[in-house]
Amino acid sequence: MSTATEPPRRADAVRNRRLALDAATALLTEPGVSLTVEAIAKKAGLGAATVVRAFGGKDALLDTAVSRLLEPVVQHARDLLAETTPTQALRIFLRELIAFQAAHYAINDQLGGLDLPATTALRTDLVRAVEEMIDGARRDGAVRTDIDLAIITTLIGQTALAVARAQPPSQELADAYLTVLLDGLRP
Amino acid sequence: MSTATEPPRRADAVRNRRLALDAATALLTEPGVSLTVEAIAKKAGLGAATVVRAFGGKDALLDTAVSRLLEPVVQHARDLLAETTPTQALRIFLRELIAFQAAHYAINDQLGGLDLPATTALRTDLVRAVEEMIDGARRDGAVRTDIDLAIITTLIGQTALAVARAQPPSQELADAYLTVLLDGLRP
DNA sequence: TGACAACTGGAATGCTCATTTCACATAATC
DNA sequence: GATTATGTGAAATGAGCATTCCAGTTGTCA
Repeated sequence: MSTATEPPRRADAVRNRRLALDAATALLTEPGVSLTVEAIAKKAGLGAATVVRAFGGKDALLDTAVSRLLEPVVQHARDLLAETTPTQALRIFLRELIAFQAAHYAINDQLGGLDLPATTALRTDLVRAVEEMIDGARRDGAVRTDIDLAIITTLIGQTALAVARAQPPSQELADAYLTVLLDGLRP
Repeated sequence: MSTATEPPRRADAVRNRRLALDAATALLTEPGVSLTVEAIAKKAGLGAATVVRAFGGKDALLDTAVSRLLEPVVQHARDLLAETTPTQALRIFLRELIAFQAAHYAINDQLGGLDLPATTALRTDLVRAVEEMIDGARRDGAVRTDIDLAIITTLIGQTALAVARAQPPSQELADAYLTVLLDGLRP
């Protein structure tokens, strides 16, 4: 095994790690922020060096923060698939996905050039779940079959992203997107 | 009048101005470039200082470059409104808009924090033209009336942008977007 | 309580950029 | 062809940023 005997961490290091993560998460939901290490450090009440060290770099910190936010969303997608019909799951989940993106649009706005492996993996899981929903909804005759599956998931993902990009992201806009998208996806 | 008697420009300055503009325009259509002054200068075969001076700053240069690209698109929207029915104009123009965004997606990817007044003005003109199309298409019974006009234009704009953001922007994806969007917009 | 390894944060470093400077080059005008 | 205002670009400047250094602080454990 490669489980290195990790040296025990000091209590303040553990606490600061949590403070840094909380601050980064909070900033992800705030529009118009710069999402710099300095800003995260100030929000957390720490020095910039401490924030960087806590996770081994800015990328790793944000990867963790975004993953924490994304994980329950992915889990809910899986739960919906188990609990209800694919068509119903698709409808419910799309609404949730759009709301999520609208609430955390800094996720898409500020994370351009960063390397976020955990987040990428979760996104893949999410796409897979949505594909399953669409596949089932097609069998139920609720979604058109003349457009490639991968194209539809891209379309859904980009649409949710598009809502988040609008200034400001409004509920009315989100509802309109959802309506047009779902109507447009019918056979 | 405030037409200051502008001093005549030297021939090489005029030529370099054009070279800088051409280089910037060319880079706007290339995916994955950094769109730095250095990159534009290299493409133009000029020094960075010359590129900056030619338009009084990077922002002004890119504003001019993007405007040049956008202007015929806006003009075509107006022409379509004059030449054909709003419904037909909407269908034709949406296709063109999506193609344009797909071909020049650096426009949306790299111009985040810049101040581009001329481009913004053209975008407003474009939105106005699309609003007119939708308004007419509604009267023809071709577009649903249960969603606010401004919401629909935002939706269209963001959709075109969404296609451009896909990697890589494909014709298949563009067609799918157009199909779903138009079907979803029907009454 | 003392000793020491772990941790902290202000300052220094090292990048990427746009922009400015200035010694040199060159169009324009005679 | 000589003069001169205008233009050029390599190098300097400065701003914003993540990351690292290190002298000083603080948990931890005996």
